Amino acid sequence: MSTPSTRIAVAMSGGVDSSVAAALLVEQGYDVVGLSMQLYDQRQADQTFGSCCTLDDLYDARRVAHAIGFPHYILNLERQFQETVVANFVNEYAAGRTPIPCTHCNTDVKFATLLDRARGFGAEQVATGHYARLDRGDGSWRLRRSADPEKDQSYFLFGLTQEQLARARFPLGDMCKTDVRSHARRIGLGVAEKPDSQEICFVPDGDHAAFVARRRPDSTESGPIVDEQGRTLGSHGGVHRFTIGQRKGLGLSAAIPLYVTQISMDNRSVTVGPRQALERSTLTASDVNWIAGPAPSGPVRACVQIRHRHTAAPATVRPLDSGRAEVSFDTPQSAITPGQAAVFYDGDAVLGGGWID
RNA sequence: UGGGGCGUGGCCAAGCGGUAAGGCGCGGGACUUUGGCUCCCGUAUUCGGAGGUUCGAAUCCUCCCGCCCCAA
Repeated sequence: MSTPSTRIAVAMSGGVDSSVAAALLVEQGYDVVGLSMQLYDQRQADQTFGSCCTLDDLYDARRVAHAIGFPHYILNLERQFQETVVANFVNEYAAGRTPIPCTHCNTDVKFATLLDRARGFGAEQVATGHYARLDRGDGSWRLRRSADPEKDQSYFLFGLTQEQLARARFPLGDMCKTDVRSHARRIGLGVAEKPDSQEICFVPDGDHAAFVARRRPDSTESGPIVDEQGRTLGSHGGVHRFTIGQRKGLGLSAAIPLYVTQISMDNRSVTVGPRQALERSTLTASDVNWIAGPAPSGPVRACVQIRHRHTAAPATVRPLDSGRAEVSFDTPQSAITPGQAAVFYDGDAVLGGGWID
């Protein structure tokens, strides 16, 4: 176990959360080292950068470190970020699925490469500004929801392994966002009022379709928009522009709102239908990570969350072969989307999760 | 050139004498460490055109233009 004076690395994005996380650890007596990730080639036009880890954000992180008084280093993780997060993002959309870059960033960059690099700075542990809690269960680490239900980010962390959890720290897990901001104000951090990050950090203007099209021109191949009866209602400019449950941007006018109910790569068709047509009771997930230990031998009851900001719904989770699982909800859920994560909870503890097929 | 019906914003569509509903779409905002959803706000000084009746017309009358259907 770590004790004060232990060296710990803090992943600093330049925002309030990670800044306060670092401040809290310093206050607790830890030997803090701030690490920021450079994820894009900063020499290119500034317009191409998004809302996280920009040059300004790196400077903000540096300022906080100086103000509080601990060393701060910038790590170039551009290649890893491109190869894992960005590549996955683009390929998923091109395949008609809807990715969650944040989860991959956590599991493939922050708690992978960054964690390894931290060792080079003499730190065995990495803390982040995530709103989630971690505690030592009986023989394993338990990932739990944050005390602030509004800010909980455990959904994005379901992919972490026991090894990663053992070296992770989430100093903000017991705090509310308002507490974090007021703490930042109290100690005079310049980032106290900085807006929360939102949208995909590496997509400049939120136009992810254009971002995907630029890297995968093949994704813009057209296809038909059909209704539930198979009638063609129009055509579209690429499956990467759609996700299940989408209403806006179909370019169709109808008596009732129409939603994307299915995306088929066979003929690149996008099926639309009324809202009720989005309801499904079952899903299967792949690459399931049973975070607390081995997969259960049989069906387990759990509350399953199928997207960020979705209220986890009661279900039965049945482990299948090859790291897959089947989820049967007690009541139908709307817009179960391939590529999103299905995360299983037992109360506020994460049991595991996988990627929706 | 016999009969009937219809023309309202990008689309669909209410209104049938009292001063332009609503839905879709679109734009903006809120929400949000993913996308989507959701919510809020906005979106026709004007009803195919020209006259006329009326205190007042998209609504009544006349003519014209354009569509559609049935019969030839």
